[in-house]
Amino acid sequence: MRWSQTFVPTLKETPAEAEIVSHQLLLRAGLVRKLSGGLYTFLPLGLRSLKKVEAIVRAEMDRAGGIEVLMPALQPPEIWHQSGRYQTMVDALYKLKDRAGKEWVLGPTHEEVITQLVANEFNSYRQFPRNFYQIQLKFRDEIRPRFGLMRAKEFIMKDAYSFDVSDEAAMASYRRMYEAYTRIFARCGLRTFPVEADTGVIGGNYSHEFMVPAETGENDVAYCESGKYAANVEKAVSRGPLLPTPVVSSGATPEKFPTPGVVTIEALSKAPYQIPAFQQIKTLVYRIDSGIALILVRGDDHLNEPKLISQLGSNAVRPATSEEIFASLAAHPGSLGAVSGVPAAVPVFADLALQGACGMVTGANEDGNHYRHVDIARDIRVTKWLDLRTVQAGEHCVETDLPLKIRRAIEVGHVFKLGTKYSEKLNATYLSEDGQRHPVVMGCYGIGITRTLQAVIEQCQDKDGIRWPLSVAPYEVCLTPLSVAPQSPAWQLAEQVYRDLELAGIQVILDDRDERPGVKFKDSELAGFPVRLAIGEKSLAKGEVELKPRGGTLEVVKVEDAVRRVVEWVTTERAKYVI
RNA sequence: CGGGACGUGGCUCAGCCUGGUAGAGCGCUUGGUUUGGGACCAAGAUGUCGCAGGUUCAAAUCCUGUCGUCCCGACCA
Repeated sequence: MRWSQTFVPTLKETPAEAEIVSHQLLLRAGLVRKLSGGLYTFLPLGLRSLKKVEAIVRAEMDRAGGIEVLMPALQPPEIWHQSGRYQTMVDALYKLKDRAGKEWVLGPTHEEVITQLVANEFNSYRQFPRNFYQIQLKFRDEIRPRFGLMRAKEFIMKDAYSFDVSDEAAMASYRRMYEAYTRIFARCGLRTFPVEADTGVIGGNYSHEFMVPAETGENDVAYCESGKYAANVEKAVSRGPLLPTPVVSSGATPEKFPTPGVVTIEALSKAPYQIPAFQQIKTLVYRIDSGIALILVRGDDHLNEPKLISQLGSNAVRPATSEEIFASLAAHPGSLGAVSGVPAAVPVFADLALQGACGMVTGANEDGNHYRHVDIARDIRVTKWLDLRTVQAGEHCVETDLPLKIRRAIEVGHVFKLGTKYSEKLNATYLSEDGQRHPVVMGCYGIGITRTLQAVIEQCQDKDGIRWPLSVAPYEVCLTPLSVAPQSPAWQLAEQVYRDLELAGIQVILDDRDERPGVKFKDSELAGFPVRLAIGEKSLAKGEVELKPRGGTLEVVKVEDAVRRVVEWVTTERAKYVI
């Protein structure tokens, strides 16, 4: 491709709208342009990289036994009602009406569609296992689209769904996808690590996320340096808080004391009260399926909402409003507690770290008052003990006892073992050998294609621009003649080299613009082509050209060796991404 | 949805506080000089200052509303 024949609108300055480096580079290197918040047009270079990521994903999915299909983006809401997710995913669903007034939804994901297909087309155990996948646009009504392609209203996703006749077979499918994912990201030149994950509204009981370590990520991951444990903090566990919960009772009974104006754990921990946070019980009020519930965690802990949701098996979980709280406890946030004044119908869920806690301080369910000398076993009616706390950095790993670290990461892939949640609801069943009907056991596997593309940029860049891994670079080689005058030796050689490289199957972009060398060099570095071959009059006079790998050292090459050397360089580099 | 910031030429931004005929750099056009790291000189074009109301003799500037963009938060009771 000739630079002048495509469209590469590079930007010298950083657009004000982009905060993180990968978003800035997407715009500066002329890969995408924004239509509106969370909606982007892919320009030629961006599209080429996108297609390369897709091709890698497709190749590995096919290799892992996937069958490619393409499902509708527009879907009837009925199947969403059937699966029950019309309720649980309402916030993320884009809905629209046709001229007859009938409602439709834009698919945020395709479990319902594929499960219905399997329900209709498959009947016998002989027809499994199957793994269907597609690369499709997804639509999600994001609360706040941000960071360019990272969290967008519309994005491209590879989603795959496995169907098996047994749990063991489903597990094998899951492992096959897990391995495929490892290969996919490696081939994209991305360093990722898998972590145990919460399953969220997708459902299921076993799940890993593939994470790209990055400060700009939207996930926190707890991990052990041994490599033996890593989990999303939404799911992570540890040996418990570093400061042990006091468990020796003084024998004293709960005593009310005035705390006017004190509504935070922090205020109680300061003068004149001086009650350390770990000796306090934090009382939270949630609205769950069955009504109001009290949640107790230690004062220095944070409730982990995903843990709460997954353990209650509750769909609609949210913090209670101030009014709801007052209606059921007759006190306002800041003075809440579970010692007294809790209606019998209100369940109390307490975090395991509070088991046996003694001498604790908690709200009295009376504004401006707290209790001290609270022994939880004696003084609080706990309905159920659950793991509800969020792991904190430094706590000990359950596998190795080493201190856990926490870092930010970008989620680029997610594999789930779904079980029979969808197959039961949408009637995807099969007849087994003994003539019995069983629900199909499912798994689902997603990769954010557009997000992966941006994650590559986030991970592969320097002060000059993008440093594409060869496997996903828009072009492998940037051919840079420093003169484009038709009769100049540099230009004539460039034309020749260009033809030869294309014939050799190298993806090359010829910078045929009549620009000064500085402009061409800067643009080629910004756009991040893996290697540049510069042809200038000065070195040409010595019979030489210059090979400059992006981020590497310059190599002087004899004119007659130029094509061979570039082919060799690219071939060597390509081999690094073959797995 | 709550909080904050910002909307001025294609891009980055100044001007707003203290109202008085809209600016700079980059980019663009033309001509010339340059030609190995985002050139230089000269001449030019490009704005209903996001939009709608209001205050005022006069609004980019003050007020109200609205739309858009970005950031933070949305468990810390």
